Amino acid sequence: MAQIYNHQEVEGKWTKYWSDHPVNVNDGKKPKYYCLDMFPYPSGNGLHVGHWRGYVISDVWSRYKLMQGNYIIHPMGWDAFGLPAENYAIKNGVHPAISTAENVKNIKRQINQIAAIYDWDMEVNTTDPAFYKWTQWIFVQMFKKGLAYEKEMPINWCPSCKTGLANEEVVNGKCERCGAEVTKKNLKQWMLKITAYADRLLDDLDKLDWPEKVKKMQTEWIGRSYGAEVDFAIDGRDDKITVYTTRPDTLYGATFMVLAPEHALAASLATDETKEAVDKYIFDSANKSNVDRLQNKEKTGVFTGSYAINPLNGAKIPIWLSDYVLADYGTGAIMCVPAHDDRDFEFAKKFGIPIIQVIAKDGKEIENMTEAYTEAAGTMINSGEWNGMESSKLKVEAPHIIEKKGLGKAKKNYKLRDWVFSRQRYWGEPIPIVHCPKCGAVPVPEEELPLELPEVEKYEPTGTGESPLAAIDSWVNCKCPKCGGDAKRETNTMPQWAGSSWYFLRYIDNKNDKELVNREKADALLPVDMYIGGVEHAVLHLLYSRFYTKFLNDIGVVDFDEPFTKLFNQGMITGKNGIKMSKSKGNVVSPDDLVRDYGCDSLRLYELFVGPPELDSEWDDRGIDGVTRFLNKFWNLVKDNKDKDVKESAELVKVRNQLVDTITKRLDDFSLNTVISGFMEFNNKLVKLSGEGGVDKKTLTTFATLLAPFAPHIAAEIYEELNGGSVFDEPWPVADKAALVEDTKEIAVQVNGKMRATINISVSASKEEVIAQGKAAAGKWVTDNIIKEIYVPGKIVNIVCK
RNA sequence: GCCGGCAUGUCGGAAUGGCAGACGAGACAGACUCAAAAUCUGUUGUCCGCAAGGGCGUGUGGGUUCAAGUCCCACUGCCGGCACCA
Repeated sequence: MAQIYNHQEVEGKWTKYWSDHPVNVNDGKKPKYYCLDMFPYPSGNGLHVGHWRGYVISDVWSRYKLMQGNYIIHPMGWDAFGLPAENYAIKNGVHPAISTAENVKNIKRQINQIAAIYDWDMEVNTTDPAFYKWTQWIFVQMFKKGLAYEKEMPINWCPSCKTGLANEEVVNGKCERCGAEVTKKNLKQWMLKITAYADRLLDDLDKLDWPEKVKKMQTEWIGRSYGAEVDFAIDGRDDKITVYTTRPDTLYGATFMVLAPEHALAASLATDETKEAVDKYIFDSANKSNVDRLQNKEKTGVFTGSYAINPLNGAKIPIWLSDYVLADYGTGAIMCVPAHDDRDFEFAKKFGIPIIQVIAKDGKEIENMTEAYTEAAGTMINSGEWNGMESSKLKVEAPHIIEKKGLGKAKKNYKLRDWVFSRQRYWGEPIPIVHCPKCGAVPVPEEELPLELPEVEKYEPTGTGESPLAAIDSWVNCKCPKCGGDAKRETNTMPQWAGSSWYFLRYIDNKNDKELVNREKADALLPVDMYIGGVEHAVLHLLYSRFYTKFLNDIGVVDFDEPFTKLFNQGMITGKNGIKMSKSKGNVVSPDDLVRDYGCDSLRLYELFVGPPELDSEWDDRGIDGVTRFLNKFWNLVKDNKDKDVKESAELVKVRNQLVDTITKRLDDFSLNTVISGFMEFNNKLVKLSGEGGVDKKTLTTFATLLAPFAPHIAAEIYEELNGGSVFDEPWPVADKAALVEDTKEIAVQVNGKMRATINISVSASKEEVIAQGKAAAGKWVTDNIIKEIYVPGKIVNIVCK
């Protein structure tokens, strides 16, 4: 009679056993395999089934690699600085360190329910002074290398979070965290010179086994372009304006110039007649919000009254101001070739500026141009000595020609901006800098790190651009480490990304108080072989960590310059109708009840079975019954057969090897949902064989071994019952290729491409034999007038006839 | 606007160019039961047909091929990224 597998009993037994007998041990001989999860923010809401899925995927992969003979580095930690804990403190007066510790405790309990092979000895927490000592240390090293610098400029400011933001944290003009509309604010900020690494960050993407989508997003974010800076003299003045262009080949076609309203020369170019209009335009632009500028793309502009001189042909072209030119990219000024640029075309049409074509598409000028011809393909015309040249070739050569003539220089540009690194909030790493009236910015001496976050009475952000830390006089006032004179501490804190940019290096040596990481350990155990997490960090965390790793490589801390060799982005688990799970939507599914009712193994399987791991999936509790039934059936199959002493038949050998082959292939392809369906399929097959004479012990053992990474408790229990010992000491099964060779195959017979019959045929049968049998099987569908006979060995026969 | 991805039963989904719908959920019917749950068995794309059998069918329209869910072209819808970067 069918028994019911008692998950609480079995899982309880193995949880206890594994806490005393860990399955993953470093014997110093096995090759290492570092499988990393993106560490969580310890939110007060706890984990939902979506978080669970990522951790299940990484644990399945870790256990698979373990059974293939590796020592697995599979750590977990806490990205615990950040706004929610601070906002909670503001509201309830609870110190963030206290609420954070509580949240960590709860989430750790939930994570332990997954039964992953995390090594908690490696645990890190970004808010632990022993950890952020090194976050600060890295900042000091960057400061020493000139990569951390202070600058006053208009930055992105979130009026709701009351803090400055990095470019990467502004999404469609809104704050990445809270969704409030981002404004500009002039502030003195600490910046990290990530642009110094732009080329390496871009070029090294080729080395990475990452999803193309993420590589592409980073490529576009860095946004490298090649072109030239060209100097234009201002008519009647001793001054010049430099523009940046990626199309110097079209220089003869420039009919006007546009400056960003914020350009340094903008106001001075106005004449007596234009002054009023120019000043108004500059004033209005300054008051336009980000979102206005994004949404309203109708071109506006004003003529300054001044003219620039085209350095190639001496043509006088009018200088305009328009906010479609960005002040902080290139030189903030552009030459405009309306014939060959969409935006310039629109502007010229609107303001009646002449359009001169300099590239002949298909050999001739376009008549009645209705849109710009933007491709660099065709022959140069109206371009003096360049006439007749191929535009695509000239585009590449022109920067060097211009440079040789002394009219400008070849130039690369990037969309990537330096990283705004200070935050005007409490709950972050203090920036370890002292401002001395005599010595300027002086780093806190390394032996004094960590510079601990002081206690504060009020956590509220001031909103003035100062951090709450500025209110603590006893902390702010200090002595200059260099000259000993009176000085003041930097009161800004670091962004949440600071700790997460390097945490993966610390796991393997998390108690070292002398170095960030011991170099020998780093050489032996790093970098990360497989990194698993959501795609939302594509241009944030994943870009910042690459930058940090390259810097740490440059200063000799580690010997590699890319942190994550392979990246896997799991899809999101959503609620009904693809709606993101959130507390406010009330559609959050907690794993806690499911673990209690169905067991850890069932939930693990269902998390994978719900859909392809890389795609988003809608959660539906009902489906979990299917995987639970499967585990029950397998459990009963074993109970029914273990004492029968069944001899392995040819059939069983075949099925067993097919099972190993199928599961391993699908696992290697990361097709985890079809691995589970494969288990079910083979289980059904074995249940049938069980009724026909039984299933041998070796086949059952192999099944349990393959199942172990997915459903570790039940697999361990069954393995122990069949053999004694631990399933995780078992090497990963390998299919016997010889056993997979079949002597007969089922072949589909088509007539004119339509399925008409199937035949069973010996694999050694000749083409003629197969076709003859196929014809016979297809019977009436085959006419006398046969045009073609196709046979794909082992697959299909197709008879084409009239 | 530009660049990607996706589109298959009632639902989640499966198919190196070679038997579409594996596996599972749900539903329906039956067995067991006083009854229910659980479990087990069967049916379950659609149309015609009593049946045997056959027609149609992977968002839409074309194409390549002996053969297309899969490749190519055009389009529609949904999702994601970028958004005046010259």
